[in-house]
Amino acid sequence: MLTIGKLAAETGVKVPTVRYYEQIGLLPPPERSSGNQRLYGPLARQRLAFIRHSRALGFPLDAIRDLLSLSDRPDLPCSAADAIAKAQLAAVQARIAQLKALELELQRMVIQCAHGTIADCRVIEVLGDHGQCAHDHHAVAEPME
Amino acid sequence: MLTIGKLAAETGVKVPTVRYYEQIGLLPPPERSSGNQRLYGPLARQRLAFIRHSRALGFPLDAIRDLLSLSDRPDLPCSAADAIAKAQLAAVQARIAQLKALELELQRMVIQCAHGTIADCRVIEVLGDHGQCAHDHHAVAEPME
DNA sequence: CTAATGTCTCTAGTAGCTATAGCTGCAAGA
DNA sequence: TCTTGCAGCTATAGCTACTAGAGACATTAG
Repeated sequence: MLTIGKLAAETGVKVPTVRYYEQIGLLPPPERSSGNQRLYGPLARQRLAFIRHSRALGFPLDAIRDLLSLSDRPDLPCSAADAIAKAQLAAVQARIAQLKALELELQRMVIQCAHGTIADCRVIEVLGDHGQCAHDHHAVAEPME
Repeated sequence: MLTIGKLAAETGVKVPTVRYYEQIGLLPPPERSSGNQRLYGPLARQRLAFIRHSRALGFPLDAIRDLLSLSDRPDLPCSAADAIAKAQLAAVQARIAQLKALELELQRMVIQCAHGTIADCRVIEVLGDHGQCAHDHHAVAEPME
């Protein structure tokens, strides 16, 4: 049996994150030691590794919840799991396309900057006037890192 | 003078978002009508358009705050603005690279899926075992849409 | 035995909004 | 003039996926 710290170290998930996953019901409440500390067995380790890897691939927690309940029923057809993965792939591809448009526009801005004063800086100018853009990259929003 | 609704319609920013920008100090508090409603002039419209476009290019609000205060001082050299834009470009490029790795891995998973049962589904299997992956795409996290 | 580290619960904070509740302002039609 | 209905107001809470902190207890190394 592993304490939460050992489990976290083995799976590469941080300790508070493990507790968070338990809180939102992604991980079942584990056994407790006599001193009320969480104790995890190999099944929990496996489940947490699954979550960790899915998160690394960008799946949102809701999708992971679905994938986990699917993996608990090995006899079902895997079309549902396939659909979730395909949706995630499509989301990733859409995001890449969008970011490439942003990249182009940012490159244009940066390249045109003449390194003079703000008054004639292309960066500031272009930001203030969307008409100078090549594409309708509008519809973005989403944090960077 | 524009009411907040007109301003929002003209710039493509939602009404609550305009109020939010004011609240966090990105937009100055505007004049008010006799009935306490916000009234915006052309300068505010321009400033909001600047914010909108910067957001569309993925700049975080903190960076936009810096860019705005730079644009208020046209005599300064534009190297600071240039640096912010370059940092944003680098962030976008890093994110694209990361997402491309995810895309590859997801494609491998989806292609290998034999459309049988969950028990022998490659999607579920690969998610449970990171050793089957080609790359260390670990270090991701970030919502998709 | 003591000190250091690990773990416990609970709360609040992050980014960038969005949604809701319950109120008032204002313009147009009957 | 009345009323209907949309637009606007404030304030608070919610969203994702965590992360950070406080203050108390458990466990372990020396």
